Amino acid sequence: MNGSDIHSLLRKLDAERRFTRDEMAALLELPIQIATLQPGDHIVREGDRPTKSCLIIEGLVCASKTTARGSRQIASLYVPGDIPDLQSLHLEVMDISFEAISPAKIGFISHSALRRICDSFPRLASALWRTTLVDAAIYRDWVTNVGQRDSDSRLAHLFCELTMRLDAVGLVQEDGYDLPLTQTDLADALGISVVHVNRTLQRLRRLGLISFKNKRLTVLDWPQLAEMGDFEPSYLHLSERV
Amino acid sequence: MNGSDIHSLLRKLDAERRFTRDEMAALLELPIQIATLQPGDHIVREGDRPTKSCLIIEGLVCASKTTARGSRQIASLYVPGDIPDLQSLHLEVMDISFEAISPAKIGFISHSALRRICDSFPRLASALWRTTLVDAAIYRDWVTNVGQRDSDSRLAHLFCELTMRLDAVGLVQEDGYDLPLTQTDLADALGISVVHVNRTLQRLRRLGLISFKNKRLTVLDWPQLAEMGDFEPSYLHLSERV
DNA sequence: CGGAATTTTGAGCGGAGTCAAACCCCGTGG
DNA sequence: CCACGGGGTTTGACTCCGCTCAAAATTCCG
Repeated sequence: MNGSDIHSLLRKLDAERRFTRDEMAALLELPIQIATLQPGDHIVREGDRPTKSCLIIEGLVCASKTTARGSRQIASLYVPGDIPDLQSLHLEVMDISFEAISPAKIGFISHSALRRICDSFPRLASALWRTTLVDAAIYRDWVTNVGQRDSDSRLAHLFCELTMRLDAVGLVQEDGYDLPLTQTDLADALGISVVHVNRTLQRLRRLGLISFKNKRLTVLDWPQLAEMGDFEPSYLHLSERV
Repeated sequence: MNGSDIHSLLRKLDAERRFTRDEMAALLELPIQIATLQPGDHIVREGDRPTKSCLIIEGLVCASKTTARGSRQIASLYVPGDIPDLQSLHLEVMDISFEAISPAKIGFISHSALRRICDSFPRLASALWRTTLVDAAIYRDWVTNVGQRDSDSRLAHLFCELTMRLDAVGLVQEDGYDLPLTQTDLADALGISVVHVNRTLQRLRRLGLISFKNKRLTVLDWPQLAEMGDFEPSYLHLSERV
């Protein structure tokens, strides 16, 4: 694994604790197998028994479930630096699918290699465990978002979350950032219909909170957007070190 | 920690891997501090920085979040044998509250003791990590439940989940089981109003799928209930050993 | 027995869904 | 270079699930 691919992962894992030289070396020596994906390509599907996990290097990935009626719910989105399916390290069969939302570049790391560094370096194991706990905190937050808020608030909340997470890995510029989500994707993430996503977007635009055009989002009024989305970012556990 | 308190925890952790004598001993020697709770009592609140986690010995506990508008979303329910707030072992500040739904008996275990056994026994660490991943799978499932299903299906799904989880720890009898949830609790778990929970319950009763009276639930027609709830239990990761 | 919590019922409203069509953008190929 | 096609976005009209606001009925419990 080369330094640039792993850069955002390191940033994330290392945020809390400072790793030793050996720990760093072990991470950098992880064998990693790069793949590129197109939108809709699956990384793993419900029912699979994967033998590797993947690190997102570029692009957006989602965790999705399909109901009997055929509708899709996106349970979470993953950004570069995330390891979305680390759970498969300890849970044999997948209960959810992971698929690329945008063109993506990912790196597969075998479970055996991950187990090896977890056994040798308990602090790395803890750091990886921690990332899965942050993922869980995000799922919980999504339950609240989908369960309690009206559509305006829901969409605002999601935009706030993505802005903070992408900002944390340096992917937000002054004038906005690329957010390669279709309105259908948003609908599946928010549990509302596409038609309603469209109308909700128009409302947020009319209020001057955001602009969202050509898959590029600009937050025009962060305080208002956070207010509307009832956004309280502690669940992202981004900088507990202070 | 005595054998009976820890019984259901052991069952859960040990389901996958068979522990060694030393590992067992380490678990049984964990210092544990018993507490009893009344409905509504908080174990920890959003913003807290706990120094211990808790094992549920008896009763029901929920993870809940309160929105700015004051509404409460329950993100998950926990049954005896669960360690709901194990996340605090690695995430310093709580992003969610845990509170007793029914009278409950819980056992606190200090983080330092947990860290000690995780460092000494990597397989115990993995087993604990695994339980947090199952919790995460349940959160994800709840996102889907709240996001995609209508109220009948949602309630049916929740009843199916609770039936399986309680059955897994031996708390389901032939003629039903105690499920100490008020309709308000159900409303907060499902993201629908109390009034609507009431009407939904009546519909499920009228269809002969369940009876629910005096906080006791009987599943009268499991196949139909599972069908209506679009229930596919793999996400509970209950018996992967087979 | 009395008060509080919980469950149930009724009436009316509105947010969000569905269905359908139009529009737009963009890449492809004739 | 333009016609074609397909995915994505937008609009309109109508419907309905689930919400709110009350109030009544019932159960729980000290």
